[in-house]
Amino acid sequence: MATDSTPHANRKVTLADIAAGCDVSRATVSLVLRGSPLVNKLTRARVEEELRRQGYVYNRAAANLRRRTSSSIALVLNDLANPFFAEFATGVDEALGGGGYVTLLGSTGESVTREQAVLGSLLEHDPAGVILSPAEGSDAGQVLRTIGVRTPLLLFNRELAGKVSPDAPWDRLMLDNQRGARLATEHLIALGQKRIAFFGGHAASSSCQQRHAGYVEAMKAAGLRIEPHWRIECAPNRVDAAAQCGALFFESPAPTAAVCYNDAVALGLMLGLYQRGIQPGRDFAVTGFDDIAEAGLSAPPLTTLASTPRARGKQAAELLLQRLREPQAEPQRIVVPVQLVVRGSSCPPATA
Amino acid sequence: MATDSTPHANRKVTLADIAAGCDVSRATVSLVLRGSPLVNKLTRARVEEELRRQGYVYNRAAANLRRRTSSSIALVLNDLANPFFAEFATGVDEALGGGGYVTLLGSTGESVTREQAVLGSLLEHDPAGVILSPAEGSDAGQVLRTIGVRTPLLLFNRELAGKVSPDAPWDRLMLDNQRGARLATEHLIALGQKRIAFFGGHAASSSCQQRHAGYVEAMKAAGLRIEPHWRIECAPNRVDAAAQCGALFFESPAPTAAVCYNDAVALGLMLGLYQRGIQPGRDFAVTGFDDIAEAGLSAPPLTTLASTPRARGKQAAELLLQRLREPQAEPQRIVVPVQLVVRGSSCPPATA
DNA sequence: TTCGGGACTTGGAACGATCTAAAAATCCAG
DNA sequence: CTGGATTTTTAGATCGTTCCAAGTCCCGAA
Repeated sequence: MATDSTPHANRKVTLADIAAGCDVSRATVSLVLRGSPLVNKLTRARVEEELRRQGYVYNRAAANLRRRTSSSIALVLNDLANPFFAEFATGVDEALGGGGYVTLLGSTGESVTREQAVLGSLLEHDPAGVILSPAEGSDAGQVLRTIGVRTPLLLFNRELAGKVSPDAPWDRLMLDNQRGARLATEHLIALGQKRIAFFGGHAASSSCQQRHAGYVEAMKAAGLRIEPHWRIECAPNRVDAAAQCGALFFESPAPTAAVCYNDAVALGLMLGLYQRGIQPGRDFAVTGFDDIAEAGLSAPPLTTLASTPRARGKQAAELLLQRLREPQAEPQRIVVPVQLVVRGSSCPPATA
Repeated sequence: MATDSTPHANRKVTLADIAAGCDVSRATVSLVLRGSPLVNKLTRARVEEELRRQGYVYNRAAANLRRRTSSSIALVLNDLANPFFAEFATGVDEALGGGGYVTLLGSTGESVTREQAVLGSLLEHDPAGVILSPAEGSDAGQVLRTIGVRTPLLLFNRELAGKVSPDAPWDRLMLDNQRGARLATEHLIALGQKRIAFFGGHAASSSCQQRHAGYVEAMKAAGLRIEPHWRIECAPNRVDAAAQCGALFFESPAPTAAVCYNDAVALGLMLGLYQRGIQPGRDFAVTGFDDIAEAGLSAPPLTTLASTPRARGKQAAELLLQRLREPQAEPQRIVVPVQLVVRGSSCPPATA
């Protein structure tokens, strides 16, 4: 007893060790592990005791290999450091964990090259599916080629560039960007704003295009002019937004309000405005997009569009799990509505 | 040619398929894949062509099984939605990716129960190591029992509760909480503050204890009194902090400044102060801890302690990879200094 | 005493890679 | 040519699990 009760310190405990330890076959131990009703109560008890005694831990990789299954999902995000995506990831992980899956994380830092590398590396671990929020400029053909057709893909937040024939063979979960930006713009117009800029984001990104389209839609519907220099591009982060702030005022007529690409940009813009002695929420109206946690805590608090990223994460995970259950179902494209949250950063024009 | 150029649509391409496809053995294909110099140039070319043609993707799980290695690291965080940890995770993932590892993500939402479940589930995937920022109240014995002694553990940010004999057999990467809080307190004292509270966090958490100790240290060194009701506990998030704000003013003498457990708490407290008509940075001084991105953007911008979470993530990953290289080295305990960042939220007492 | 059949158990072949030791092919000097 | 050295390739076992088909045991019916 003393001999085998001290398993060799440098090897993991396996089924065979347990089997040897209580004198049954590996097959029986396997049945016990999986709670099969086939095995006798006494045997089960004996095996379970031995499992505990030796401190066995299941090797899911081996099981997955044999069963040709997978118990992981790859989650690839363009910017994990952005609180919006951090919340999203939390939601995904919670839901996946509930479904018995494990999250393989990859963040691409908005680089298409890294995205390819990360996808490639994660795919070698044979995930059951992929949730991807693509980097800006990420190409449909390329992504499809590295993911292959066998692994289901759920696209979040952005479309991929480039057409795929005949129809994108993946599911999509998108925010209603256009409607959201339209709501924000209409809200500013209702406050009496007339000279409204669209600030931030890159024109190449699909979500930016959609948000810009919503802005244009609202402006046109209200019969308002749009000056070309009211469209300022910048990277979707605070730093670049603050740096680009000045560009709004190079030419006249200068805008008195801005619909921003997202909250990060809006917060950066407000910072830039302060540095110019312009007080957002009084001298200049600003709206954001996403309603990240700090949106309610900035000064002034930010008027923005709420998209409840954690719930989106949960939803994304559930959509993918559903797809795994029914691989043959029609690809879905879900557009979730966003909600306007009015706070202090939107105001009537100062000179009105 | 036409027959085998269309691999069966429903099975993954394996080494054997490639071997069959170009009439060599599996062993040879394996050598090619791993860039062995043993294989003839022509054969290599032939195999590589076939790999491309069939769209082979490497199955790292199978390889890991055979080689008894692992190419993943588990990253378990108590609160991924907190931007501090999101940044940290980004740093970890970047560094791990560089080392050829993949990140298995798990977030515990500050629940010890979930932490156990998550750790258990991730360990079944046989990670080479674990990076853990434990949930509040997480117990050393329990964690050690589920992780086992074979898998190296790197502890970040918090110590585990309960003693382990003779010495904790894991590496630790900690912030210099005590010194940080002391610096913040000394800064307030230098501004002329005398009635300084310590606000937020749970007394059970090690980081909170350390920060509180730093505060006490500075107060004592300056010969200042500490009233018991100047120690307010709350959950380390904005919402609870805002709700607990009132507790500071139930008894006199009321404090005129507060050293907060972290930035989230400080931002919440500032929100609560506003709601009471008290303007932080003018009527009441506030400091935070972490220097999360929005600390510089709040109104007033937050005086806090910078810990550069992304760099910490990188460092954590590198420490763990180092440990994998030298499993027998002495356990390390690294305490990284934090830097005081003075911004607008700290001010002299209003009545001075 | 034999037989059918439930209730359990089990040996051995998978899964997709790697490793080892040895075979096969090639080369080259004598 | 031949024999040994060198280069290249390979069969088969192996990693830790699951699956399959077949085995054992025991009990009551024929």
